[in-house]
Amino acid sequence: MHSKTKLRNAGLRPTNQRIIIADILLNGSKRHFTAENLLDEINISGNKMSIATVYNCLKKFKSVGLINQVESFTDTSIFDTNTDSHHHFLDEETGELTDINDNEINLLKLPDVPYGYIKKGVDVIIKIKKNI
Amino acid sequence: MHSKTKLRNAGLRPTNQRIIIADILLNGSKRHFTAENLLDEINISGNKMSIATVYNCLKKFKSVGLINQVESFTDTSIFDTNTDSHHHFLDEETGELTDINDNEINLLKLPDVPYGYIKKGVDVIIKIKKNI
DNA sequence: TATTTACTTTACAATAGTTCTAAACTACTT
DNA sequence: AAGTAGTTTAGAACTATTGTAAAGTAAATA
Repeated sequence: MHSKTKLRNAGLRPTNQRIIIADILLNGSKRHFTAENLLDEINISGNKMSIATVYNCLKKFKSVGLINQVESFTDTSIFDTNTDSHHHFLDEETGELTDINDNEINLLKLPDVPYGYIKKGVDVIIKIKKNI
Repeated sequence: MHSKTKLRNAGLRPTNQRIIIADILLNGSKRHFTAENLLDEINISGNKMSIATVYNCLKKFKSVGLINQVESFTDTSIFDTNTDSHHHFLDEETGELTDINDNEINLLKLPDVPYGYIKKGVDVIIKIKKNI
Protein backbone atom coordinates (compact mmCIF):
# COMPACT_ATOMS: atom_id res chain seq x y z
CA MET A 1 0.00 0.00 0.00
CA HIS A 2 1.21 3.46 -0.89
CA SER A 3 2.10 5.77 2.03
CA LYS A 4 -0.46 8.24 0.77
CA THR A 5 -3.19 5.65 1.22
CA LYS A 6 -1.93 4.64 4.64
CA LEU A 7 -2.07 8.26 5.75
CA ARG A 8 -5.53 8.79 4.36
CA ASN A 9 -6.76 5.58 5.98
CA ALA A 10 -5.40 6.83 9.25
CA GLY A 11 -7.28 10.09 8.81
CA LEU A 12 -4.22 12.24 8.16
CA ARG A 13 -3.88 14.68 5.32
CA PRO A 14 -1.09 13.26 3.16
CA THR A 15 1.33 16.14 2.90
CA ASN A 16 4.70 15.75 1.20
CA GLN A 17 6.50 15.68 4.52
CA ARG A 18 4.22 13.07 6.02
CA ILE A 19 4.65 10.89 2.95
CA ILE A 20 8.43 11.10 3.23
CA ILE A 21 8.23 10.05 6.88
CA ALA A 22 5.66 7.34 6.24
CA ASP A 23 7.90 5.93 3.49
CA ILE A 24 10.68 5.57 6.03
CA LEU A 25 8.69 4.43 9.05
CA LEU A 26 5.85 2.36 7.71
CA ASN A 27 7.77 -0.09 5.55
CA GLY A 28 7.59 -2.83 8.13
CA SER A 29 11.21 -2.81 9.23
CA LYS A 30 12.56 -0.22 11.70
CA ARG A 31 11.82 -0.38 15.37
CA HIS A 32 13.03 2.17 17.92
CA PHE A 33 14.05 5.66 16.97
CA THR A 34 14.23 9.24 18.19
CA ALA A 35 13.23 12.42 16.37
CA GLU A 36 16.89 13.08 15.54
CA ASN A 37 17.37 9.53 14.24
CA LEU A 38 14.45 10.04 11.94
CA LEU A 39 15.68 13.41 10.69
CA ASP A 40 19.02 11.77 9.86
CA GLU A 41 17.24 9.13 7.81
CA ILE A 42 15.21 11.80 6.07
CA ASN A 43 18.40 13.61 5.13
CA ILE A 44 20.05 10.38 3.99
CA SER A 45 17.04 9.70 1.77
CA GLY A 46 17.82 12.99 0.04
CA ASN A 47 15.02 14.99 1.61
CA LYS A 48 15.01 17.99 3.90
CA MET A 49 12.71 18.90 6.72
CA SER A 50 12.53 21.13 9.74
CA ILE A 51 12.96 19.33 13.06
CA ALA A 52 9.74 20.99 14.16
CA THR A 53 7.94 19.22 11.35
CA VAL A 54 9.45 15.93 12.42
CA TYR A 55 8.07 16.46 15.93
CA ASN A 56 4.69 17.54 14.58
CA CYS A 57 4.45 14.46 12.40
CA LEU A 58 5.53 12.10 15.14
CA LYS A 59 2.88 13.54 17.42
CA LYS A 60 0.21 13.11 14.74
CA PHE A 61 1.37 9.62 13.79
CA LYS A 62 1.27 8.65 17.43
CA SER A 63 -2.18 10.14 18.00
CA VAL A 64 -3.67 8.03 15.20
CA GLY A 65 -1.78 4.90 16.22
CA LEU A 66 0.62 4.63 13.30
CA ILE A 67 3.51 4.53 15.74
CA ASN A 68 3.97 4.07 19.48
CA GLN A 69 5.96 5.98 22.02
CA VAL A 70 7.95 3.90 24.45
CA GLU A 71 8.17 4.70 28.13
CA SER A 72 11.73 5.44 29.13
CA PHE A 73 14.09 7.07 31.60
CA THR A 74 16.12 8.99 29.08
CA ASP A 75 15.61 12.66 28.27
CA THR A 76 15.03 11.75 24.63
CA SER A 77 11.67 10.48 23.46
CA ILE A 78 11.82 7.04 21.89
CA PHE A 79 9.30 5.92 19.33
CA ASP A 80 8.50 2.50 17.98
CA THR A 81 7.09 1.56 14.60
CA ASN A 82 6.02 -1.75 16.06
CA THR A 83 2.48 -1.07 17.22
CA ASP A 84 1.76 -4.72 17.91
CA SER A 85 1.59 -5.84 21.49
CA HIS A 86 5.17 -6.46 22.56
CA HIS A 87 7.42 -5.63 25.47
CA HIS A 88 10.92 -4.44 26.24
CA PHE A 89 14.10 -5.04 28.12
CA LEU A 90 15.47 -1.72 29.36
CA ASP A 91 19.08 -1.18 30.35
CA GLU A 92 18.66 1.41 33.07
CA GLU A 93 22.17 2.74 32.62
CA THR A 94 22.27 3.24 28.87
CA GLY A 95 18.57 3.58 28.16
CA GLU A 96 18.89 0.88 25.51
CA LEU A 97 15.70 -0.95 24.61
CA THR A 98 15.37 -4.48 23.26
CA ASP A 99 12.18 -6.07 22.05
CA ILE A 100 10.61 -9.01 23.79
CA ASN A 101 8.33 -11.20 21.77
CA ASP A 102 4.76 -11.07 22.95
CA ASN A 103 4.61 -14.85 23.29
CA GLU A 104 7.44 -14.80 25.83
CA ILE A 105 5.28 -12.98 28.32
CA ASN A 106 2.04 -14.10 29.79
CA LEU A 107 -0.07 -11.74 31.84
CA LEU A 108 -2.51 -13.87 33.73
CA LYS A 109 -4.36 -11.21 35.61
CA LEU A 110 -4.86 -7.51 35.01
CA PRO A 111 -6.82 -4.96 37.04
CA ASP A 112 -9.83 -3.07 35.75
CA VAL A 113 -8.99 0.41 34.56
CA PRO A 114 -10.21 3.30 36.72
CA TYR A 115 -13.77 4.49 36.17
CA GLY A 116 -14.09 6.90 33.26
CA TYR A 117 -11.02 5.58 31.47
CA ILE A 118 -10.42 3.16 28.64
CA LYS A 119 -7.42 0.90 28.26
CA LYS A 120 -5.02 1.82 25.49
CA GLY A 121 -2.40 -0.87 25.96
CA VAL A 122 -0.14 -2.73 28.33
CA ASP A 123 3.62 -2.40 28.35
CA VAL A 124 5.87 -4.67 30.32
CA ILE A 125 9.36 -3.36 30.94
CA ILE A 126 11.99 -5.67 32.34
CA LYS A 127 14.76 -3.53 33.78
CA ILE A 128 18.16 -5.08 33.33
CA LYS A 129 21.72 -4.20 34.17
CA LYS A 130 25.07 -5.27 32.71
CA ASN A 131 26.61 -7.96 34.89
CA ILE A 132 30.22 -6.73 34.98
CA MET B 1 15.20 4.40 62.15
CA HIS B 2 16.98 7.74 61.82
CA SER B 3 17.64 8.96 58.30
CA LYS B 4 21.33 9.08 59.08
CA THR B 5 21.31 5.36 59.75
CA LYS B 6 19.27 4.61 56.63
CA LEU B 7 21.79 6.49 54.55
CA ARG B 8 24.74 4.74 56.15
CA ASN B 9 23.09 1.36 55.70
CA ALA B 10 22.64 2.18 52.04
CA GLY B 11 26.32 3.04 51.78
CA LEU B 12 25.82 6.78 51.37
CA ARG B 13 27.69 9.41 53.34
CA PRO B 14 25.05 11.12 55.45
CA THR B 15 25.48 14.76 54.53
CA ASN B 16 23.11 17.41 55.83
CA GLN B 17 21.41 17.69 52.46
CA ARG B 18 20.90 13.97 52.09
CA ILE B 19 19.46 13.79 55.58
CA ILE B 20 16.96 16.55 54.78
CA ILE B 21 15.88 14.67 51.66
CA ALA B 22 15.78 11.30 53.38
CA ASP B 23 13.60 12.80 56.12
CA ILE B 24 11.10 13.83 53.46
CA LEU B 25 11.25 10.80 51.18
CA LEU B 26 11.91 7.84 53.42
CA ASN B 27 9.13 8.28 55.96
CA GLY B 28 6.95 5.65 54.33
CA SER B 29 4.35 7.95 52.84
CA LYS B 30 4.94 9.85 49.57
CA ARG B 31 4.89 8.14 46.22
CA HIS B 32 5.53 9.88 42.91
CA PHE B 33 7.46 13.10 42.65
CA THR B 34 9.72 15.16 40.40
CA ALA B 35 12.92 16.98 41.31
CA GLU B 36 10.98 20.27 41.46
CA ASN B 37 8.28 18.74 43.66
CA LEU B 38 10.97 17.64 46.08
CA LEU B 39 12.67 21.03 46.11
CA ASP B 40 9.32 22.61 46.96
CA GLU B 41 8.92 20.26 49.88
CA ILE B 42 12.44 21.01 51.02
CA ASN B 43 11.66 24.71 50.98
CA ILE B 44 8.37 24.18 52.80
CA SER B 45 10.22 22.24 55.48
CA GLY B 46 12.27 25.39 56.06
CA ASN B 47 15.42 24.20 54.35
CA LYS B 48 17.27 25.43 51.30
CA MET B 49 19.14 23.55 48.66
CA SER B 50 20.49 23.95 45.16
CA ILE B 51 18.48 22.17 42.48
CA ALA B 52 21.77 20.59 41.36
CA THR B 53 22.07 18.97 44.78
CA VAL B 54 18.54 17.66 44.53
CA TYR B 55 19.42 16.00 41.24
CA ASN B 56 22.69 14.65 42.64
CA CYS B 57 20.92 13.16 45.61
CA LEU B 58 18.14 11.62 43.55
CA LYS B 59 20.70 10.00 41.31
CA LYS B 60 22.55 8.60 44.33
CA PHE B 61 19.39 7.46 46.09
CA LYS B 62 18.30 5.72 42.94
CA SER B 63 21.65 4.04 42.40
CA VAL B 64 21.52 2.43 45.86
CA GLY B 65 17.86 1.51 45.57
CA LEU B 66 16.39 3.91 48.12
CA ILE B 67 14.02 5.20 45.45
CA ASN B 68 12.90 4.15 41.99
CA GLN B 69 12.59 6.05 38.78
CA VAL B 70 9.42 5.46 36.83
CA GLU B 71 9.37 5.06 33.07
CA SER B 72 7.32 7.77 31.46
CA PHE B 73 6.54 9.75 28.33
CA THR B 74 6.86 13.17 29.89
CA ASP B 75 9.95 15.31 29.67
CA THR B 76 10.14 15.42 33.46
CA SER B 77 11.72 12.56 35.39
CA ILE B 78 9.35 10.96 37.84
CA PHE B 79 10.60 9.19 40.94
CA ASP B 80 8.87 6.85 43.31
CA THR B 81 9.60 6.21 46.98
CA ASN B 82 7.77 2.94 46.69
CA THR B 83 10.54 0.49 45.86
CA ASP B 84 8.33 -2.54 46.36
CA SER B 85 7.17 -4.42 43.32
CA HIS B 86 4.14 -2.55 42.04
CA HIS B 87 2.81 -1.25 38.76
CA HIS B 88 1.16 1.80 37.22
CA PHE B 89 -1.69 3.15 35.22
CA LEU B 90 -0.42 5.87 32.91
CA ASP B 91 -2.64 8.51 31.36
CA GLU B 92 -0.84 9.06 28.06
CA GLU B 93 -2.24 12.54 27.66
CA THR B 94 -1.46 14.02 31.06
CA GLY B 95 1.42 11.79 32.11
CA GLU B 96 -0.41 11.09 35.36
CA LEU B 97 0.58 7.89 37.16
CA THR B 98 -1.55 5.82 39.51
CA ASP B 99 -0.33 2.87 41.53
CA ILE B 100 -1.58 -0.62 40.93
CA ASN B 101 -1.33 -3.03 43.78
CA ASP B 102 1.06 -5.87 43.09
CA ASN B 103 -1.61 -8.47 43.89
CA GLU B 104 -3.82 -7.14 41.11
CA ILE B 105 -1.36 -8.27 38.48
CA ASN B 106 -0.12 -11.74 37.84
CA LEU B 107 2.77 -12.35 35.49
CA LEU B 108 2.70 -15.99 34.63
CA LYS B 109 5.62 -16.19 32.29
CA LEU B 110 8.70 -14.01 31.85
CA PRO B 111 11.59 -14.38 29.41
CA ASP B 112 15.19 -14.95 30.48
CA VAL B 113 17.24 -11.79 30.50
CA PRO B 114 19.88 -11.46 27.76
CA TYR B 115 23.24 -13.12 28.40
CA GLY B 116 25.56 -10.93 30.50
CA TYR B 117 22.73 -9.07 32.18
CA ILE B 118 20.93 -9.35 35.48
CA LYS B 119 17.31 -8.54 36.11
CA LYS B 120 16.66 -5.41 38.16
CA GLY B 121 12.89 -5.38 38.17
CA VAL B 122 9.72 -5.64 36.17
CA ASP B 123 7.36 -2.74 35.57
CA VAL B 124 3.95 -3.16 34.08
CA ILE B 125 2.41 -0.01 32.65
CA ILE B 126 -1.24 0.01 31.67
CA LYS B 127 -1.80 2.91 29.34
CA ILE B 128 -5.19 4.51 29.78
CA LYS B 129 -7.11 7.39 28.27
CA LYS B 130 -9.97 9.51 29.56
CA ASN B 131 -13.24 8.29 28.10
CA ILE B 132 -14.85 11.62 27.21
C1' DT C 1 -11.49 25.69 -12.63
C1' DA C 2 -10.94 29.41 -9.39
C1' DT C 3 -11.47 30.65 -4.76
C1' DT C 4 -11.64 29.92 -0.13
C1' DT C 5 -10.59 27.77 4.11
C1' DA C 6 -8.38 25.13 7.34
C1' DC C 7 -4.49 22.75 8.18
C1' DT C 8 0.63 22.33 7.76
C1' DT C 9 5.37 23.64 7.38
C1' DT C 10 9.16 26.50 8.41
C1' DA C 11 12.98 29.16 10.58
C1' DC C 12 13.98 30.77 14.55
C1' DA C 13 13.16 32.13 19.22
C1' DA C 14 11.91 30.53 23.58
C1' DT C 15 11.35 27.29 27.24
C1' DA C 16 12.27 23.70 30.51
C1' DG C 17 14.65 19.94 32.52
C1' DT C 18 18.99 18.51 33.52
C1' DT C 19 24.07 18.51 33.69
C1' DC C 20 28.56 20.86 33.94
C1' DT C 21 32.15 23.72 36.16
C1' DA C 22 35.19 24.97 39.41
C1' DA C 23 35.53 26.86 43.85
C1' DA C 24 34.17 26.27 48.67
C1' DC C 25 32.86 23.05 52.02
C1' DT C 26 32.48 18.86 54.99
C1' DA C 27 32.50 13.94 56.55
C1' DC C 28 35.56 10.61 57.34
C1' DT C 29 40.39 8.57 57.78
C1' DT C 30 44.84 8.67 59.57
C1' DA D 1 44.73 17.85 63.97
C1' DA D 2 45.61 17.39 59.22
C1' DG D 3 44.74 15.38 54.94
C1' DT D 4 41.74 13.62 51.30
C1' DA D 5 38.03 12.24 48.92
C1' DG D 6 33.55 13.09 48.25
C1' DT D 7 29.76 16.77 48.23
C1' DT D 8 27.48 21.15 47.61
C1' DT D 9 26.78 25.38 45.33
C1' DA D 10 25.53 29.25 42.03
C1' DG D 11 25.34 30.02 37.82
C1' DA D 12 26.40 28.97 33.13
C1' DA D 13 25.70 25.71 29.60
C1' DC D 14 23.41 22.26 27.15
C1' DT D 15 19.75 19.65 24.87
C1' DA D 16 15.22 18.14 23.72
C1' DT D 17 11.12 19.98 22.66
C1' DT D 18 7.51 23.52 21.86
C1' DG D 19 5.79 28.14 20.52
C1' DT D 20 5.28 31.88 17.02
C1' DA D 21 3.85 33.95 13.15
C1' DA D 22 4.34 34.11 8.34
C1' DA D 23 4.25 31.50 4.07
C1' DG D 24 2.68 27.42 1.83
C1' DT D 25 -0.52 23.67 0.46
C1' DA D 26 -4.38 20.13 0.37
C1' DA D 27 -9.06 19.81 0.26
C1' DA D 28 -13.71 21.91 0.11
C1' DT D 29 -16.63 25.01 -2.10
C1' DA D 30 -18.45 27.81 -5.56
